[in-house]
Amino acid sequence: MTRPPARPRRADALRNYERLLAAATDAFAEHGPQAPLDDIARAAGVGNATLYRHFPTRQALLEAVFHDHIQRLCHRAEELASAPQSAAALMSWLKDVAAQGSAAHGLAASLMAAMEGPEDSWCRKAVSDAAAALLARAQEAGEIRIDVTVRQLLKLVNAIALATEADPKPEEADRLLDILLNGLRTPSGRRAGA
Amino acid sequence: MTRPPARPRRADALRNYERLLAAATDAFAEHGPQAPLDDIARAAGVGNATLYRHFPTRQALLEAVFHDHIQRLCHRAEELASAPQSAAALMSWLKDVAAQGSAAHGLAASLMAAMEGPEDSWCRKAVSDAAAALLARAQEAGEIRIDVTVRQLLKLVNAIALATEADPKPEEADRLLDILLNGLRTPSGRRAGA
DNA sequence: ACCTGAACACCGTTCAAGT
DNA sequence: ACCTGAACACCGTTCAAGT
Repeated sequence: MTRPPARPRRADALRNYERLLAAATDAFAEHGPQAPLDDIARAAGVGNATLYRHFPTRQALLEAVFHDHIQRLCHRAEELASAPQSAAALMSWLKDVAAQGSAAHGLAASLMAAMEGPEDSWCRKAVSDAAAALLARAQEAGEIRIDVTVRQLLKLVNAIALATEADPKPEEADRLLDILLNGLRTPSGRRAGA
Repeated sequence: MTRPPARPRRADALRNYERLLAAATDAFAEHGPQAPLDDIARAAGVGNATLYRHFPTRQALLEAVFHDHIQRLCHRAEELASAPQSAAALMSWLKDVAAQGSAAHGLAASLMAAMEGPEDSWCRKAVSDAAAALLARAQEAGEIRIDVTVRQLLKLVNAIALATEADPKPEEADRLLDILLNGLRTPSGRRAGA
């Protein structure tokens, strides 16, 4: 499995790594996921080739920047896995994903890319597994349509996050997500809380 | 209102314009909406600056290439405006949009960009108006949730088209769209055909 | 091992010169 | 008016030289 980026052991390399990550975090937050890599290297006070050494692709840098973010989402999914109402738990988690996705510039694009990319990406696997557990439970309880796959679900949520990323109103994303969630329910399970 | 690109009157200019359009159509179909503009100019047997003269931005070129496509969708909306079942008519049209969007590489991205862009873009106005008529009728009939806006609707459809553009299976897009459409219905209108 | 600046390649945009 | 190739700017990627 494609592992998350290994942190260097040598002191100076580790220092550069951390600086790059901090600079990239700022750059992505301010200029979106397509911020120039050269600018990030310069802001970190590091040669541009050093950036490329640590993070071979832009996607690798994005995943590193959002690593904690993604871990938090996965952790949240584990908590919700034992929540009493399975459908409500899934909905709640999806709202989290969408909210984070449209708040943190680049996260949604990053997740979408991971979902399209190689199946052995740690990022894709982590998020897929987290979502799969919640989805399966809600489907077994008969509350969510059985004909929905994890892949489709995550694609839809990320698509919404992407579509509303630029939007000034956060409630807009909520509205779109509500429509999606409403569509996911089985007719009989429709009355349960959102 | 931002007009669709005016065709040149002079013979040689018109010839170049047509060649560029044909080359761009091919290039977008083969390499997606980000095909290099230089390649398009070269394939058209024209200087790169000539391309830029006729189409100041990539978006302008994309909208020109998809002009007929978009017109056809709008025309289809007009036909459906008098169909007996208002909700079914809307659904049918949305399926058209999604199908075209995921089939013609760049259309979905183009429409999404238009939806984010200036309100006076002819492309945005044409598609918005077409969708608005169908949506309003279905909402007045009480079949579609009243709290959905044209903008949201088109964003969602385009988001789905974008999310499934790379996908080899067209039925995947249909499934996602079904979920969306299901979510759009009012509870009482749910039993009407898809 | 790791770092660096410079070189290279690519592509979009602009411009001076031509018809 | 319109066209053209070349120049320019930008950015990602690679490399030869340094520690």
